[in-house]
Amino acid sequence: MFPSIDKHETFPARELAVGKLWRDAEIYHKSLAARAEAPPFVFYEGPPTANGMPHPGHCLTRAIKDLFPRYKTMRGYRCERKAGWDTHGLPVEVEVCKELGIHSKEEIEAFGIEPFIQKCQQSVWRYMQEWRRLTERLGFWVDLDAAYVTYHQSYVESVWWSLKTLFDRGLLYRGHKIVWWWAQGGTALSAGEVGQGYRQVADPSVYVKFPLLDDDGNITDTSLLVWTTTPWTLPSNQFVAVNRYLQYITVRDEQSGEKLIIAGDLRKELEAKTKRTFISESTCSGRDLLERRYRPPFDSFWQQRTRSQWQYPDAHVYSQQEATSNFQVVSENETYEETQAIDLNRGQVFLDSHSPDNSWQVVLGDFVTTASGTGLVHIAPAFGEDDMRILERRRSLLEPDPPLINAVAPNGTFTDEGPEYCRGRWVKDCDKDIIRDLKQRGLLFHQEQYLHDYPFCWRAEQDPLIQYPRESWFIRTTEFKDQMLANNAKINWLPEHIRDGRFGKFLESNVDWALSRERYWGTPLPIWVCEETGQMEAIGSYDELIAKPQAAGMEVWDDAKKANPALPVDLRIHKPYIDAVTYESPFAQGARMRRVTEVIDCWYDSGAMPFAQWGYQGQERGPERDRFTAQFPADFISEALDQTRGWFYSQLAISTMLWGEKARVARRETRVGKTRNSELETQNYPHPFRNCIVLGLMLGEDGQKMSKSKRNYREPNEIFDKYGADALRWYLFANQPPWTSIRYSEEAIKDSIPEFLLRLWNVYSFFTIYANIDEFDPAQELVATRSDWSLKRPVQLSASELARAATYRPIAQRSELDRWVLSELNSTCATVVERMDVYDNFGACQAITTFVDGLSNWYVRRSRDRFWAKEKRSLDKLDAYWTLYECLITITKLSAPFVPFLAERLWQDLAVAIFGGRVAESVHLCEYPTGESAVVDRPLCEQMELVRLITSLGRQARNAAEIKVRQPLSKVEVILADSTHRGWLEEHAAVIADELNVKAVEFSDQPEKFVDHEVVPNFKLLGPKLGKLLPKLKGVLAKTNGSQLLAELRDSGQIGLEIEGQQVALTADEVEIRIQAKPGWASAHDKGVVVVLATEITAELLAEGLARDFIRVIQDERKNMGLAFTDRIAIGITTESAELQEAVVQWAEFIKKEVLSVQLGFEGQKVQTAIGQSSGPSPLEVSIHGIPAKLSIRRVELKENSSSGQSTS
RNA sequence: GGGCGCAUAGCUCAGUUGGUUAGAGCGCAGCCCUGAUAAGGCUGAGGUCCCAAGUUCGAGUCUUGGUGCGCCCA
Repeated sequence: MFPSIDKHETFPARELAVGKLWRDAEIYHKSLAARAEAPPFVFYEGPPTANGMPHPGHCLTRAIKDLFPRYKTMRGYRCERKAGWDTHGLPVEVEVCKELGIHSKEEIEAFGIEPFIQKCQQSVWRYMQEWRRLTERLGFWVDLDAAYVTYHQSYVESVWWSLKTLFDRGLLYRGHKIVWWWAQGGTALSAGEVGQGYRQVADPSVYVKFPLLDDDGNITDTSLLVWTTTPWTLPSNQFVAVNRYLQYITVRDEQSGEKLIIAGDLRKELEAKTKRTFISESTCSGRDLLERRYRPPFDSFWQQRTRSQWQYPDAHVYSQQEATSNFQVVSENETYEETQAIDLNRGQVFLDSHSPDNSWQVVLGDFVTTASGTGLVHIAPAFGEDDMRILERRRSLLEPDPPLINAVAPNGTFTDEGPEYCRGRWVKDCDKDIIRDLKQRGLLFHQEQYLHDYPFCWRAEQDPLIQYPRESWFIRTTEFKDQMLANNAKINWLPEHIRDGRFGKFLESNVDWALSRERYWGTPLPIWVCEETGQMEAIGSYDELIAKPQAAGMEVWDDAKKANPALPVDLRIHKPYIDAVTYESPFAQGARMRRVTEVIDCWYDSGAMPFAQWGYQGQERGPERDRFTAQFPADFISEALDQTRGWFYSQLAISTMLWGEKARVARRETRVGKTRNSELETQNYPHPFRNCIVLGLMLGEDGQKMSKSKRNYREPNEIFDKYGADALRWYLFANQPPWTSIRYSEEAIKDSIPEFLLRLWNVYSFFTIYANIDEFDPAQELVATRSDWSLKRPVQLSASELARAATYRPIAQRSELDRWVLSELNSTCATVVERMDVYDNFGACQAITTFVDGLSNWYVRRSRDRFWAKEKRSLDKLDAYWTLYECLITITKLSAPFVPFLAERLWQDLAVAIFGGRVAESVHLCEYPTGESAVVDRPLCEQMELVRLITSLGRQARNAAEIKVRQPLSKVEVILADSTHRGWLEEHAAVIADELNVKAVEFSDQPEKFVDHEVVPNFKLLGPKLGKLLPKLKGVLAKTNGSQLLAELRDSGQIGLEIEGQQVALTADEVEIRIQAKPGWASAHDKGVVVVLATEITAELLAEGLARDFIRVIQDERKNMGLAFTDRIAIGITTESAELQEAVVQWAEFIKKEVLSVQLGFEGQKVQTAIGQSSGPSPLEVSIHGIPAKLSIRRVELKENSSSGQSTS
């Protein structure tokens, strides 16, 4: 017996029980153990941070991350799922600061770095319980107990190893990063903080002349006209940028006669703005201006230009060949073009003593546009990211490096290198004086006000932020741009456009990775500096560090640990303990090596997880290496779109640098002087991940960003309690491709229950009810008939295993309905596998939904009377049971990765409950059904499709004619445009007749009576053949009598027409015959079918209709009375209508059979005496087909066989 | 300002390589069925496929431009 179903049990309650079963029986671990020898399917968990509450967006990522591993596991792969936690970084510090009520770094240091770090470490686990609960409740199978944690010593050391590797290859360097700087507070602000402080302000906008120099360094009569909104940056001017694609013109100002170079496109605008007239002198391209030298507007740096330390007699300039081999994109690249120009000018540049430092020249910048200004942009690398990037590029091309010109101190005031009247003053206050000065010296061409958004400090609203360079450590990722692009090109991105779109574009504009952070809670940058010489070493591990000569300072940790034994040992590799460790310098006698103070960007941590999760540190053998190589690269990862610049990038960048296909030695290697003969292996692209689903953003109920304060979403826990995890999962998987942004809607989640979960549950429920009544027990059928039925290995009830039961007949011998549903089942399996193999969960779900709909609304519906048949063990009935059982078992497995709880419950009830230990303990230990192509019968499916279409049209016609299905009719006429399936349909007319409640189905011999034929061209075939004649052909065909054309086609095999004087012959393939019902009939039509109802209702038909309505009324009442399906009743009826009386008498036996009535009494007004006590206090007043009647119904106890045999005679 | 994406029914969304009647679910209206049903089914109303131009015999689909929205970056 199958377990009976508790009607009041909810889906969430069932899920909780299933969750317990998984825990108790350790199913996840068993699913891995069962695949110990199987090929791996590698999954990487992108580590979330557990110091915030999980929200619905996390449900989506975690659901997708669960779906494919479950699927692949069932497909026979071993898919380990190691959890991970991202624990470092500013968000953690901010949380702790909130808790402490402090803000600034000064306050943190006053509080004490040591207790601060300890608080950070504790804060990391604040919401761990919530994360665990969500993960488990959602059914995300992941090994939380084996999670990697980014602050753990082994993880940090792994990161150190990779950084040391990069350092030794010369890929780590110190440089300047432009940050948004709060000068008054002396700290940099994060992007989020800056974003909060934008205000609209009016700033001066000035147009300044920069005189060009001739070859001898003398000022010429032509100036570059340069635009800026930050006059205070002019004293730090270093370059002027032009766009290489723009056209520039030299113009003469009619009034003053001075010559200016501006962008051609901006000439008119500038004339209007400055009310001047320009006379064109000549034009040139941006390229032609490249390397031209000019005199900057302020002198203090300019006067230093001949200082001896800035002269480099052995300067080396890269040749074109060298440059192109270093930068593989040969064409259309700024670097390439500048290299070329430098090369051409080589002699000139370096023989000219006036600009030995390579500043004050025209350079290229594609960010230069003609949207505003002059097309020539003032570049002060100290105060802009684009500007700094130009300096970096110049440095990569020229040796020695041009210095960074900066006349502003970190406190926001001018240094002594600023103009005299500015020294010591706040830069923004100097704008006016600078403008006045320029005007006096005749360099100011035009001045105006400019309204724009500018950021202010969110803590001190009066303080504008400035962009300012801070010393920072960089990874030379730009050296790997081509390799990263090549690696990226091989990744299977879903959606595809990420590869060349968002991610590809991001890679193409790659800049060196600013690695260091001047913060506290993070992986310490493992670089120790000689206090004497400034020379540096990278350290790969704690043991390596303390093994250094005369290493000291470890006692700081030891003391702390002694004082507080609860401190996790992982902290010893963090600030401040690690900073205390110093050792003897190998570079200078008696000097010490001390660690730099910075920690690193936590994105580097997460990007290192492919190896750091195993603590791999480049070992050539051993368990770490084995685990790493066995789980590299990942087959599958998935995160939301916001990770393109985050985890997706950090993983790809680190992996490419460490294991790129062509591990190119960095150009700067020799300069760093620390060449290491790298033995790193290279890996075929792509790595470290092959397939990546980029999820869309999840929005709240109102389509806006989810926000706690707006309360525009439900907490996941509420959803779980009300609808269940399966409902949420199905909603996420089945409603849209995962990369579209999803509106998280409670209603839509709720809807996934009736749409799929409940429909499947109802089919299951139907099956168990009748299987139990009929004592159909697949386990007994199998075991009883096959004594050799294997007990050695749990079986999975595949078709071939079921086939061993004596009563399981070969599919070919079963009814068409059975063959149809099994055909659909197997083709659905094939489709689902095909879709899932390309990571298309949406397509897979659609296929499953369609099948379950067909199973419920066609197979079960059409099969009901087979299950109600009197004979318990007739072949047909057993066929029906076996067929439905096989469908249920298969769909259970098929849906297991999607709705793991429901599937498990079905498996437990349909398989484990009756087979016990003979079957797999869990559905998730089963093989995934892939579909048996031999069972797929395409023609049969097409035919069934047509039957369903015809019945649908029949109902439509009934609806239009307002004749209920209950009322039998004499016949329908079916007219087919294409007679291919007619023969088959004639054989199966009974199904149609039954569905439509008609006595006969006829395939009309006189279609002309009911329909018009229309001949339409087959556009796909005729388009290429006829071209422009096609629309005319369409017109001609539409005007011609369809029946005639059809007759011609039938007789001669083709249709001959003349169009525009051309003879055209159309074959049967080249046209499509459509039919349309003629008006005046109760009919309905689709493209190729017309169904016509005979609407005449004879007395006989009417009587049957009355009887059927009578049955309906009684069935209603049975339900009202809460009777069991097998309960027998006695009925008494009172009516004055002779018509109804006659009908009931005539159809008495039929009625009794249909409603399981043992007695049907008729005694005028004295109903109750005829059948004894009635069900209700008084007879029921009813209306049967509009005729009033009174009814009494009473449940009858049967003496024997009361629980079986659901039919009476 | 730049990059990427999106725009189809009242709402949420599908829509294959371009093929001539653009679909589903929800909601609404009407009806049916009920011996699996927190049910299910049928039918209907509801569309300028954002706008414009182009390519083509043919465009929701391809191209270009525009508009609006979202995300990322500046």
